[in-house]
Amino acid sequence: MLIAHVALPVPLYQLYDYNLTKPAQIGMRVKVPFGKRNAIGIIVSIDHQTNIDVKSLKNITTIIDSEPLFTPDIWQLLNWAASYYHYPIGEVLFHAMPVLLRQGREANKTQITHWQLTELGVNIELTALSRAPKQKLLLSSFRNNTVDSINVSTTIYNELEKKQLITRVNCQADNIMWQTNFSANPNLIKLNQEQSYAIDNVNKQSHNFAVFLLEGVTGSGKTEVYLNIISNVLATGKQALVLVPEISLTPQTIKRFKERFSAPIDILHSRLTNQQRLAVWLRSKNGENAIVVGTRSSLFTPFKNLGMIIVDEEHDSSYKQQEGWRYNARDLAIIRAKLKNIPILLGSATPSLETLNNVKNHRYQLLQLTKRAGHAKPVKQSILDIRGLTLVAGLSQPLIEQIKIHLHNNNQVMLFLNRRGYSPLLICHDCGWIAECPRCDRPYTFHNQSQKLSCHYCDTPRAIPTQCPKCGSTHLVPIGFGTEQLEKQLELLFPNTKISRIDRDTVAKKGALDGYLQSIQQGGAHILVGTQILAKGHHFPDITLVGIVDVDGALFSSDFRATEQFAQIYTQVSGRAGRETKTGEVILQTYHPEHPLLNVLLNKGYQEFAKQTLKERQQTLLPPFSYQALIRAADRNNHHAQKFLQLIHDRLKEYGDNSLWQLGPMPANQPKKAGYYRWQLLLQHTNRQLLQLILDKLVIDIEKWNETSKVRWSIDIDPMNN
DNA sequence: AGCACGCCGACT
DNA sequence: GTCGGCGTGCTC
Repeated sequence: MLIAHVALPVPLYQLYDYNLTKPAQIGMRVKVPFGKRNAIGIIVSIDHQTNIDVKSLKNITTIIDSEPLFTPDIWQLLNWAASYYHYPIGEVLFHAMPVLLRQGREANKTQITHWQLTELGVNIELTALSRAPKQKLLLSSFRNNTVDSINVSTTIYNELEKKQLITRVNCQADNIMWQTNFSANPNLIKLNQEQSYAIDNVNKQSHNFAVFLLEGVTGSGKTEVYLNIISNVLATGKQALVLVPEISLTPQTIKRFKERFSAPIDILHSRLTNQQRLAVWLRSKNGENAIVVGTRSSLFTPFKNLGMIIVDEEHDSSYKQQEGWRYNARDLAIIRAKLKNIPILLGSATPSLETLNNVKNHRYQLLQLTKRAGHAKPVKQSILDIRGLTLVAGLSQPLIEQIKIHLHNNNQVMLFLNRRGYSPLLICHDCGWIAECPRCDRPYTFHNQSQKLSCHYCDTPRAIPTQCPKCGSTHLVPIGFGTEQLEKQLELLFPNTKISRIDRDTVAKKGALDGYLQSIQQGGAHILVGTQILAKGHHFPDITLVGIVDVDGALFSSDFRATEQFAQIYTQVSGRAGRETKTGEVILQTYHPEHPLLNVLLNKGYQEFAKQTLKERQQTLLPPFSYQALIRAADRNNHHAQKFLQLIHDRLKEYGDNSLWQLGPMPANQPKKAGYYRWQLLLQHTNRQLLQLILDKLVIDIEKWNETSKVRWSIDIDPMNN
């Protein structure tokens, strides 16, 4: 009797065994009885063995697929990832599927409607639709190839069809493969020497695994290099996958790709319906599209003949999934390229320190673009020493004056307040002394409700000092304000100026970002307040002043990655301010104008900053010179989670590996969320393989404990933002 | 994760 | 008297 070992979408590490009565293969989906319900699972292995009493085995109800669902490279990738991330295989496999396939839909072609402009639709004046704004929007996006980036209901499509402006086209042209009449539009701009060198180098290795870092400053023509490399891949009949950060899937990006190639391009953006997602998944698996562009989860798209992966803005933290299965799409993309034996290109103006370290160790090949196209003027950058100055929601008077001047000239101002990974500090207003925990050398977090200082690392509380131990001043101030408070204050200071706040809270609303961007692009005096979302990928030609409000929050954050992120954001905004005809200005407010890293960044640039920061990381044995895993636990009554992590801590000690560092258990970054008390235990090891082995063993132990069922727990491998 | 079982508080 | 709150336990 054959026995199938089936992975189910449940947070359990084990597989479930079923009698296999009909022929099936590994990787096929099946319907099985599971407890009182029916579930869909995937066959992970087939043999004659089972650890269960054979009498209690149930039969598989239905075999859904006629062939394995995933391509071999994805199958290997997911199995590897489940083991690397110590996440249940069933959850991993189901995460990588389109929703409809998770629900058991057959992996057959679904007929999706495809629309095309009619002759009337091409020629009619847009003003004819001035009374129907949605229809007008849809028609105009058909004309400039941006239909993918807008979100209108099907009724709007139907209205346009009634007016005979668009028509349904039959998508049965599948047999005519795109390869037969592939062409790429020629370069509009002549490539410079660096671009040609980069393209030639990647092309030379187009048939084997190789990792390239394309390091290019803003405006140096990275996209042009991507397009040329993709063109070469498509010319050999292979497909290309392009990963982009969440924020950069803008109409302009999409347009640029679509206009370049006479080949089908699929964009996986958040507005797609489940039907559309499945359609793209199938098209790509059947080799019917040439390029897939998408965010993090697009990495799991299967391809018939993948020839190349590009990860744009590889340093971007949105590649790291921050809930559930916490994978890093950039890292997994490299594994996928390796499994598929194809090249992968990482692009960034400000590469992550991990990637730069891999370049240094000759694991990745560096390709640089140093020349900026056009004639952008260099920005004026200045450090504003705010020691002793009065601040209004973090703004000093000199900065407010500068804002006034720029607004007066009808220019736009961007104020940048990066709250990510930033916990409030208690700082001496007169000398800049920071209250730090003597045991951890980390800043204390200021707790407003309890009026206490607390060390985020070792959880020791401390009373608030009344005097600065360094200069004796009694003027100790908690530094802690967000974009929201800043926005309110600006409304008071500039009652007649338009102010837009752009952060995760405001952007979460549907289409809000598009609205802001449009309003900003219309020009005129305008203040933008926001978090790092502001810095990414947008072109704001009228912004002439960038104010960085809380440099110190980044320089002294308890998150060791905060300075790196700050440097990346700073480099990006200063590369964008002004441009073209207007000179840009960047002002950095700080209590520490002599801070060495800050000065290195401003005077010598990101590369030198990165070099020095890497050196520091090496000395302190922080990643990438060590490897981390964060174990999280949460409960409802604030007893079990800490106890559970303490149990893990003690067990790990028994393992007796002296190179394993443990920090915690300590309260999580947000100690209470949605009624759950959250705790964490940070593990660090200088040897990745050994850490993996320790975790393998630990997971087996944890699963046996009864304490385990009393908490919600998870492992975060290579954690970020803690 | 689901889903059931089971034991204690306020309601038709 | 029940409805339903969520703690606990199990799923091949």
